[in-house]
Amino acid sequence: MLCFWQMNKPASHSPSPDEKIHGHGLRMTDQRRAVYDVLMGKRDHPTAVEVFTRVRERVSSISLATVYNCLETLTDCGLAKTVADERGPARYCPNLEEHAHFFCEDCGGVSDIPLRNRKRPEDVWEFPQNLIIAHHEVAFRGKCPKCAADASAKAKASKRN
Amino acid sequence: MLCFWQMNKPASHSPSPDEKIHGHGLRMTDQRRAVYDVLMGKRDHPTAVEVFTRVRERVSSISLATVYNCLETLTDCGLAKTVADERGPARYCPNLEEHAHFFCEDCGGVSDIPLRNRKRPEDVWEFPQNLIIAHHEVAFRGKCPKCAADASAKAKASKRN
DNA sequence: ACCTAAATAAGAATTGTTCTTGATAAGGTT
DNA sequence: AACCTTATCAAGAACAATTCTTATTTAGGT
Repeated sequence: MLCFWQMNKPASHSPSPDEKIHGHGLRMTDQRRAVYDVLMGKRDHPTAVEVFTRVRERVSSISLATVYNCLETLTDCGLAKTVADERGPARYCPNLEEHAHFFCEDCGGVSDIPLRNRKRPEDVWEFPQNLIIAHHEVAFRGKCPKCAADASAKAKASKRN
Repeated sequence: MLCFWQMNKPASHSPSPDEKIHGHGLRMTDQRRAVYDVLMGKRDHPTAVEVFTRVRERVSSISLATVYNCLETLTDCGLAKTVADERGPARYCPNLEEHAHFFCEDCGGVSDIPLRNRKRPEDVWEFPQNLIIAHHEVAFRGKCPKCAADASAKAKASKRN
């Protein structure tokens, strides 16, 4: 049952995590909230195991399987995205804006790459007729600025010898 | 040692599979050739296990581990690409042109999506300075034309009842 | 034909993730 | 507040894809 103040809320209000989860007929639990807070707190791209070790500091009894379940629930409810890093462990990301990911092949770091002024896939790729596109993922690999600098410094140093 | 006719080949000639493999200091073996032929023969996007079953018809003694090794060698030598399908088994693709992949969520089919008139990532994505991009991968998910048609036919049928 | 290094087959081991089971907790109903 | 129903959880087993290990085979150069 909805309270009066909830029923009268404007439709435009952006739903809270609790509301998004309730909207899928699920409950917001301590574990789910802790996993969500961990994702939002340090916006790197942690693996399930990394989330597990961070969450355990708050909810010490949580199990890894529950972390996997919570992460799945959060992504199903549109509160996080999964980031596939080739065959390595999946990573999780609370950035809901459209963006690509950059994977540094040297340090393993992952960063978000924003989309340039609203380009659409159709502008770039040649699709056959009648294809229905539900999602898309873009991944770049190479050296992050720091590792690129390290590598070129190293190259110079070895040239001097 | 190179024969006379090989030494005199023009530098512009596009290297054969054998040459590409030799260029990496490796040997072309029966197994590697069979794996390569299987990839070229039916240009879908087979998993390692699918390649294995197809190759066994020619080289019946080959092992799955060898198929994995051959596929790795071929991709290292630029004769094939690996196609990551989320957390499912990796797939392999002999199309060396720049292209994206479309994964049908209904039938599991994979198809190549060609690039529209030479767009570059920088035109679409906003990169930080000094990033070195070595590769990139683009994946789309949704319904392929056939599954989209099936789904809409089904929807109409259920409406009639 | 021989020597050396590369490549292979077979299966064990590893990694990341999912499944199973019984216990626990949350929300709604009386 | 006690109860009931269902969702959620913890723990560890199971699983799937891939990689590693070891001994054997093979290829190419001398």
